[in-house]
Amino acid sequence: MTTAVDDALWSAIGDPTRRSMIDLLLAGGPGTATSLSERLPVTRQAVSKHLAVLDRVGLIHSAAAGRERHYRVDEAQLARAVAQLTAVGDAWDARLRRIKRIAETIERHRTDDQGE
Amino acid sequence: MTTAVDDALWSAIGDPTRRSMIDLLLAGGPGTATSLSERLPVTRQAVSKHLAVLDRVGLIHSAAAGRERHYRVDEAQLARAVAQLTAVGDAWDARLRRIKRIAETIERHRTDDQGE
DNA sequence: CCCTTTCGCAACCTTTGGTTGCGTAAGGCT
DNA sequence: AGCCTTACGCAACCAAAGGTTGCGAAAGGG
Repeated sequence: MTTAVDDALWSAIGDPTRRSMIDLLLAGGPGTATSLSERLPVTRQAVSKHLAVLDRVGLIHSAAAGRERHYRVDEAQLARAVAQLTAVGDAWDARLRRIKRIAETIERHRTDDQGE
Repeated sequence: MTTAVDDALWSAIGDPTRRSMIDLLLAGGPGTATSLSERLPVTRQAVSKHLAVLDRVGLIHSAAAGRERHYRVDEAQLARAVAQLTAVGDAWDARLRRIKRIAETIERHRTDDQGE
């Protein structure tokens, strides 16, 4: 019932800019802070801070390459994050279905009463 | 590919306290800021602010009842939010599977080369 | 060898999640 | 009726997070 998710992962992917960054890294392969910032509505420095956050929770890894620093998604960790998204979604979905079923039951009873 | 989700909904459910609040409202039915704060590690005022946020994006609705104010989840809107969670999860999942498949293909080729 | 590029660091601003404190309206109890 | 309690809303205040600008420094390319 209670989500019991890893809050660090959640808050990492909770930010819209960070989600976009993950999208970009997944679509275009490894990239740098500069290359990502060119496709995002924020500055390189902002992207750099987000990369640091994602790195801290293990969703991405970096490697120095000359004067550039390349970042790539950690697929296993992202898979864990996706699992948590799905878990919360499924939990709420189950609750919603239960509520809807109960509501329909009550409605049916009410209709029965009116019918008699 | 790009998630294109409603950012307002996402950031509303991105906060761990707000997710817990939704959990509590789903599990226990309508509640007040005070009743929720008793089961959360934050003060009533913090809960009240979160309720305002959730109300603004339409995830909950409130009704005055004497000196209390009752909040309940808007099921349709929560269903929309769940759909967006699922959409992002599915998109990333698809990407990850593609990456994994490509990696396996490369690995197979490399092994073939070594075998000859 | 110089010029460009890419980065990291620091200062600063604004928003957001959180707190405390206080005033007020609605209910319960003699 | 009158008091005490309870639930709430508003305001001030604080810390952390997302964002910006402005630097200095190191790696590459003419």
